[in-house]
Amino acid sequence: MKPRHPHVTGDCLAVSDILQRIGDKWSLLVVQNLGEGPKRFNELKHHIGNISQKMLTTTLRSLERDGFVTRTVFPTIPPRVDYELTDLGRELLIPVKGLAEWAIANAGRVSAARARFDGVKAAA
Amino acid sequence: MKPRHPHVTGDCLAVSDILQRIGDKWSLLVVQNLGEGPKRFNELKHHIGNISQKMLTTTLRSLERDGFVTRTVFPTIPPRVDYELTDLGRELLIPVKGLAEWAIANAGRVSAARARFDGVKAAA
DNA sequence: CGGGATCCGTTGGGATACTG
DNA sequence: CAGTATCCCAACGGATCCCG
Repeated sequence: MKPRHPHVTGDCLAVSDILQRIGDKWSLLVVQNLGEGPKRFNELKHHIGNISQKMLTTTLRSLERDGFVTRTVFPTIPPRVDYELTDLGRELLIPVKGLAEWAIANAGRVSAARARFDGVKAAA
Repeated sequence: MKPRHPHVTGDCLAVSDILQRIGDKWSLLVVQNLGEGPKRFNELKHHIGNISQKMLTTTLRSLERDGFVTRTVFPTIPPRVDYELTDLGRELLIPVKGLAEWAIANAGRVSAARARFDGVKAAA
């Protein structure tokens, strides 16, 4: 590997990768919910509200695979499964919160820009 | 990329929205490239390398709609179009960089977790 | 040169039904 | 309760052709 400038394209592939990973429809919501503490499957499902069971399962599996959450099964009847953030997951939450605050603070500017753009298009 | 509006409660709406917006396949790469300064269409296309013309156009339109980039047309022959980050776009780059640094620093831990997870699955 | 239009394979994600 | 399996539609994204 030859050394490259630190701020050039190669590195931002990892960023793009990570963003696409957590930028899907549900991952962030799940991680954010688990930020409050360990939760059970249906607890998450009910708290998020409109997520399908399939997507919750899929999302949790992906997060588990990438080392962001742990899955703990209690072999009881009825079964009980707890999901919890790993250290990696909690660390991820930090930069994500930075983006979160930006998003909350600037949501208005974005939707204003959107409305302006759509308005101009409609006027044509 | 595409406006989705799942009816969920809380501030994470905006965050999820923003993440899905810039978490698509190309937006971040484009914004990051434009972070170096204004660029022309084919200049961007060539720098990014493997993006199709359609996706570059689509991505730029979306970024323009959301107020992250400006599009300037010079009515010459042959035509020339410059794309440039707006203030909003440059501000977005700040929290994104936080995430970027995290991603670069922890890419190894993620892929290690991935390999471990897949290894366990394969061993079963 | 920049980009619209179209075709088409691939992926995301919801609904439903079934299982241990 | 916590999934798995299946079906199916809609959105994403690449390739190609065409136009000012």
